[in-house]
Amino acid sequence: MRSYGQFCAMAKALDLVGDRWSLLIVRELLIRGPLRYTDLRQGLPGIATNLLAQRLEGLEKTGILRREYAPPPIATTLIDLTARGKELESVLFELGKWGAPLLAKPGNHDAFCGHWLALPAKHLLHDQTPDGPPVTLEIRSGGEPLSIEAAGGSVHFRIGPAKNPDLALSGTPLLMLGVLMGKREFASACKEGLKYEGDPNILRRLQPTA
Amino acid sequence: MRSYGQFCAMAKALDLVGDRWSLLIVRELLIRGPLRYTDLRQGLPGIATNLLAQRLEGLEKTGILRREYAPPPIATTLIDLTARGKELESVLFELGKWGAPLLAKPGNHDAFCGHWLALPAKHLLHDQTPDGPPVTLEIRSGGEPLSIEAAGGSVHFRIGPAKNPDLALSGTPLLMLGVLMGKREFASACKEGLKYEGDPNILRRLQPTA
DNA sequence: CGGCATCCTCTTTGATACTG
DNA sequence: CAGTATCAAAGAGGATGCCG
Repeated sequence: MRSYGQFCAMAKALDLVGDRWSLLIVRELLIRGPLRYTDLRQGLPGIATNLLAQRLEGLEKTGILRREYAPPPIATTLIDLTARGKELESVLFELGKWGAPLLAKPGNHDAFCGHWLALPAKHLLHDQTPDGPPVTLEIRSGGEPLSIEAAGGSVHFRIGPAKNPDLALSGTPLLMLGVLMGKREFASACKEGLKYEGDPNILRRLQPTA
Repeated sequence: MRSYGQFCAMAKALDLVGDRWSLLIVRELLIRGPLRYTDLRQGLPGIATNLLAQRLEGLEKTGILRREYAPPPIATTLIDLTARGKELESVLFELGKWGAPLLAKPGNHDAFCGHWLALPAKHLLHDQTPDGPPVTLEIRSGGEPLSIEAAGGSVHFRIGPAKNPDLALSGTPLLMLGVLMGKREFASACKEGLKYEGDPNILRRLQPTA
């Protein structure tokens, strides 16, 4: 991208991460940590492979990410954010907060990956019952499932299935999101197609109070 | 801009404000309130007029800004953010915080407008002596001067010259920014070309404590 | 297979000129 | 003042090819 040529912090930031796909690449790396090229690509449905390569080159040059060869059994290069790149998390979080209302509509033909829920969940879910026994929640909605664990007052995430989840949810992204964030009644979500196994009450332990 | 087609709040946000110039247009409107087309353009050095017109159309359609005819003596249409558009302030602020280190270098051929300091100043400056008498600071560095007033514990801004500023600063954007934010010694800034009239001590009343 | 590079088409941008 | 019109250059998207 061409520089804006303005002595302004926001313009300078956009010089580095303002072009198409750049911030979504950062999103993927924030959520899923070090990734192989091909795995990164799967979290960015719609990107052209040449464009991804081009962006990675740019983001590496500006110190936002780094590529490093990982020895066997990985035996390939992994892409990861630098410390500076990770500082973009608050930008992405604010952007997501602002964009959240736009998810109110079904968005039927949109691509979806379960792990995209991790970033909002990380900021918005809290363990409301710190003294209770640990509970595990599994979200199945698209691509890899997402495991969420609440224990001792904090919440943790992992991409992949949980061992013995206390509750497993599956359904459309829209339903899942509404139920997780407490914006939609569990019962009404079930009527609209949400499926679950386990104890729905553990949702209340995680949902934001507001 | 083409939609990313992803069911993700960040991607949806970027669908609306992710294309070139959009966030800088929002920056201008946040800082300078309702503006005429031509005045808006002056705060966006480098934008092509057809592109500005195109962006305004898009941002109006998505409910981020609004155009309204103002009766004489203005007798033209004014462009302003909607409430939804104003909510982008936190996004821009985080972006600016992230981008701030990029202003450490002179950036010699960059364009600059004094009012661009208003947004960081609004968030970072505080009145450290709420009980003191009101003081006024005038910043002259490019385009219109910026007036900053500290009184009764809060800080206010206005584009344009101050009546009787207790301190007026002029110099390069880099020096100005460093001195304002307390990252550069006043004396050393003066050696590098910062000019002032009035009482430099009032700076300490505003500078961030960190 | 993983990690790109090439080629081609289509869209977006940038620069400038012009108009009601 | 507030744009539209025009046109060249850059960038994005899609398919495919190449090489360890």
